[in-house]
Amino acid sequence: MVAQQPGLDDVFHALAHPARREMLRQLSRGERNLTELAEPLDMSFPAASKHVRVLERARLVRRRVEGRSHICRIEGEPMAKAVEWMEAFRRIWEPNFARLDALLDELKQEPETGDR
Amino acid sequence: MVAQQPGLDDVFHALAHPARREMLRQLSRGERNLTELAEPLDMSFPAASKHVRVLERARLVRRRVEGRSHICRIEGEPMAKAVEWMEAFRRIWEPNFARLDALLDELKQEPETGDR
DNA sequence: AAAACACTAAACCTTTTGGTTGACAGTTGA
DNA sequence: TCAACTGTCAACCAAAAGGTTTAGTGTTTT
Repeated sequence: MVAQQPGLDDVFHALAHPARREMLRQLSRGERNLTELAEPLDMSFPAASKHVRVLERARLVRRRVEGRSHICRIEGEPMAKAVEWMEAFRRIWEPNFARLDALLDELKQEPETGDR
Repeated sequence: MVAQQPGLDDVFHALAHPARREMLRQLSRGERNLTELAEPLDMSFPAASKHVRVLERARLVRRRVEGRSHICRIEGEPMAKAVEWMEAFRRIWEPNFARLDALLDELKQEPETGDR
């Protein structure tokens, strides 16, 4: 028994590059087009475009085309699945787990933040 | 601003391969030596050994040598850190987040499972 | 002492990743 | 219309990932 969800491969791989995590951070503030995602990234535009496709392959990001602009938004489910997988190890890092749990409670209280 | 914790690169990369996730699953049940970790993995022993080193580089696994046997155990902190990073996106996948939260509550009740 | 065991190291290979540049295509604003 | 804008595609490259086999080191068992 070695094969698990093949989706996890793509999700974790997508999260493993700082440029892609930075893109997700931007997208957590609201929708962005490719130019906006690429701008802070110290690499060529085509390189950034490839990173977006990696995020799409992992289904962490969805894209819609609006005129000449390709607008991206986060899709939450795959990341939630990944977190669920990681939770299986709670017995090992129980102290940290408790800390995370407290963090979750704290965050739940916060008011909703609107789109930019 | 592109650079974040470099540790996350290694952790997510380590999690991106099914063989390494399978190893972690084994280790969540208790300590294992390399032979035990490699056994269910349909690859050569040296290949499996390399995967263990990837887990060590990410500090997800620690190793101690006991005679001719190298015994591995999970180290929880890096995975907790990774989960914390992912929680930053809760606003996006709030429905799934609620589901996760319920899961956490449920798991907290369960009795502790001992080592094998 | 010798064999079996647990593991590392090195050499090698193929595929994937992550980046570049240059050319092109569709859309929009002047 | 035409230039600027937004993005893709293809060709190319270097480095990393993931695997193999063969050989070697140290430990334990018989």
